[in-house]
Amino acid sequence: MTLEQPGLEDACEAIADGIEREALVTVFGRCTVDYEGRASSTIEAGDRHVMLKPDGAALVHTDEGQQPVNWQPPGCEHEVYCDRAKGSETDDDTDVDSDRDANADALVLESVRSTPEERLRVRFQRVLQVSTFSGTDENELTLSGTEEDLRQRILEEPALLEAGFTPLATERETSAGAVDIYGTDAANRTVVVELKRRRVGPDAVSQLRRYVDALERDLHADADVRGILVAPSVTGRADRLLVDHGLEFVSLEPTGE
Amino acid sequence: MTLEQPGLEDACEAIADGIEREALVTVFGRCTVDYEGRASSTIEAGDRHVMLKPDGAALVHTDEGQQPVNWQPPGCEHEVYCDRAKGSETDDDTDVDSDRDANADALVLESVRSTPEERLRVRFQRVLQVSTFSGTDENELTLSGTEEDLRQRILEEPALLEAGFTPLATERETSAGAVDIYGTDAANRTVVVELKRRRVGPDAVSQLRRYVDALERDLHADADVRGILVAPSVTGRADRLLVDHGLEFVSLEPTGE
DNA sequence: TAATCTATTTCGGTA
DNA sequence: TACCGAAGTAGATTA
Repeated sequence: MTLEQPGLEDACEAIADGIEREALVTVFGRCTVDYEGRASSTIEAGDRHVMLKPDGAALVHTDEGQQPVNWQPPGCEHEVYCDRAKGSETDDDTDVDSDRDANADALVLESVRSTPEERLRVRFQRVLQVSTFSGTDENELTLSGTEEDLRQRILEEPALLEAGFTPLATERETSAGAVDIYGTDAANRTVVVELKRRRVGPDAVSQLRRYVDALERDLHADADVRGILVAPSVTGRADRLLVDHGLEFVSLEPTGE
Repeated sequence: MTLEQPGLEDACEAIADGIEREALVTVFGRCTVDYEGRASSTIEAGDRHVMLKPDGAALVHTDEGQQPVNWQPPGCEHEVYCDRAKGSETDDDTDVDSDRDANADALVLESVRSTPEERLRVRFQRVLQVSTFSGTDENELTLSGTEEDLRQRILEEPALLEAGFTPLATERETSAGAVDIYGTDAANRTVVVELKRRRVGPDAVSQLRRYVDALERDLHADADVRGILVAPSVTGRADRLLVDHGLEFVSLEPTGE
């Protein structure tokens, strides 16, 4: 269902109907956007594409960028209404510019949620298109090349890490959090493995260091714990950090070949 | 410009025209999606909303979630064409199901880029709507409540950190990276401040630790360096890490009151 | 609900 | 271009 160049009142009705029917609703037109919540933001008038999803998500897209300029996560309540600007609060119609929208100065979309309390408000002064879409989408995405794939690769062929490595557990809990792979080497020393699907920086090294520290403390044994970072590659600074902290690196990609 | 329930050939033409005109193009219909690049993914047929932006970004949205199920970043080249399924490669038209799209079994959108090499392909078996939007959007977002606001707050009133604190530099370079705020305390000891706009976990503590370590080494003085984490709050594990590493915490929000 | 960590993170800044 | 860190990160998982 699509309206082109609708009056604000008609647009309002179509949007309200779409929200009611749990459709995916899109609105394109000239609008301002205000956000208040975890932070706060405003943007002055421009032509933008707004999408309201039945799960409560809201997206405001400009013609640039992969990310929306404003948004609201799933779980919001969407609301739509027509509004009069200040100074035209009376009912008598002195506005001669418009015929069917004599009383509406703006179409407002609001998406609100709590925890955290936040609100997105889109105020349209002109609507060029309203559409509502009802469809079915049963299928889910299958994705490969993830960190999970890298883990499977090592579990199936532990020698990829090093000869004699024996995985004992995944997601093993320590006082610093869960370790990706926990095992022993050929000399029966404890090994902590941290996996990253792509080239890593200093943060991943620090993360591995936290796990090694925690495990050495948890085991309260004086036997040292080896920490091995597994990733396709490391940055220069990360490499230096690895050396400083006595950690090791094995180059491996999530998918073979 | 909007087409409802167009034939695949007409849809193709409208989309090609929209891309050519540097418009924002949306397509809603039943499609499969394949991605190959940094990772790889497929999703079987479903009704989805596809947006092609003139800057090269592509977004595939289902009716759920804030994030697109598939996407491509800005900088891609968009391409659109009609395709025949395997087994109907001949030119003679034996397909009686469709009238105007006798030769087209699918409408394909491809968005490709290099560095890294990756490709998104959306194959529509049915198109319910095609729209192209041309608008203007001159204005930019103004955002407050960021880490930068927190920094300004402290620079304007250093006593918020602690009495006697004197900021000397922001973004001061160390061998481990740039420190948010660098200064001295009332006793003239070096102070490293790491800022976070929201509640922090262990990663922020490790980050601060890297800077303190680096600075102690860079200054090659035996005088110790104080590290202060500034954020609204810390998690329990982060708090323990702070203590373990001899670091301090000051509770402060990006915006006052 | 809170905490933790991954992500095809994206995005901006800088060397 | 690579590196580094912020983000209203979102999303998934687990306690």
